[in-house]
Amino acid sequence: MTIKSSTTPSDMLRLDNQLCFALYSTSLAMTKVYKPLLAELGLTYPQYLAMLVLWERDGLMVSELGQKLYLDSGTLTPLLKRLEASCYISRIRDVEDERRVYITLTSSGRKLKTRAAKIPGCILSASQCSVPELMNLTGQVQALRQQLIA
Amino acid sequence: MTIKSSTTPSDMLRLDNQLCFALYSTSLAMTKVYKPLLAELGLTYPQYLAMLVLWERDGLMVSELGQKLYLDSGTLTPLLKRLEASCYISRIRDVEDERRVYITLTSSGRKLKTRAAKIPGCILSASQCSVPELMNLTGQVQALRQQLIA
DNA sequence: ATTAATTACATTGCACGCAATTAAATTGCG
DNA sequence: CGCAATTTAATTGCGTGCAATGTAATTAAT
Repeated sequence: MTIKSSTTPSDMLRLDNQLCFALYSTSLAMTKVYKPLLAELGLTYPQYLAMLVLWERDGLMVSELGQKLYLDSGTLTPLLKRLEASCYISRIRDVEDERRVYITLTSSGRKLKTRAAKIPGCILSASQCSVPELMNLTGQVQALRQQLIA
Repeated sequence: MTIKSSTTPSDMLRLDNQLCFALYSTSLAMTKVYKPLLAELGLTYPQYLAMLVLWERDGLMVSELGQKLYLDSGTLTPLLKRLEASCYISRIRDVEDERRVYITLTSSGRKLKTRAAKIPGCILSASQCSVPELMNLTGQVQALRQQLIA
């Protein structure tokens, strides 16, 4: 039983009380659960996120991908070069506007979606949560993200 | 209005539906909010987490710090060397057991806690959430972490 | 007591994230 | 039209994360 709910400055600095650390450590823990599943597909976790976007909608510019993932070109350019080296995507510079690079799935990249289909179920199972619980938590965390970005 | 709540394989792979991405992107967004605040203290975000632990309890071994932060020596050794170079901590090898390295705050490192005291309030403000809301969310995310680690 | 196993930290190599800078192309404005 | 401002990627440099390996010290087993 908590006797007092007021929060002292010292309590505020306690690691266990910090939402930031909960998010940080849980995100890293999540990545570790994904790692062996993604290793079968030859993907890292951020590469998988990029593939998720492309499986939804192909032919995006690097900047559009960055907007969806909240990542910049400094992160994406080398990541996408690795995905290209893995033959999952093509990076094609626009002839109309040479600044733009369009990212397109290769047939190998498209096929990968089928093999990835089982992953969400594995994660769901590892989380030991119900789908409504996870959807609810996802919504709360997304709302927080939007507040932090604003 | 959602007409159908059943989840198709394709929906499962949608980025916006994924808790993992919500956690990932929100954790990164959180780090960006911290960055300018921590820059004033000469700390990176993971360094700040290490300092949070040490402000609670000084004189920990590297491995104990790692258990609290869920990080390994490959991450912590260089991070702690940088904190040592910043004169916030000392790394002292145990004479009893030469494998052990104890991490101790310097007086400069202890003093930093005072300056860090205002940070949680800034983050709270940026989150635009009530304390009970944040505590509730923290608890849910921590519970998820424990499931994923298990 | 010698060997084997374990523990604790350090090192190496790779892949992010991201700030800062650069470079090239396009747009807008006078 | 000419030129500055803007847009879009790429590059560089630094600090994580983490797997894999190395190394030294300690403990356990026989």
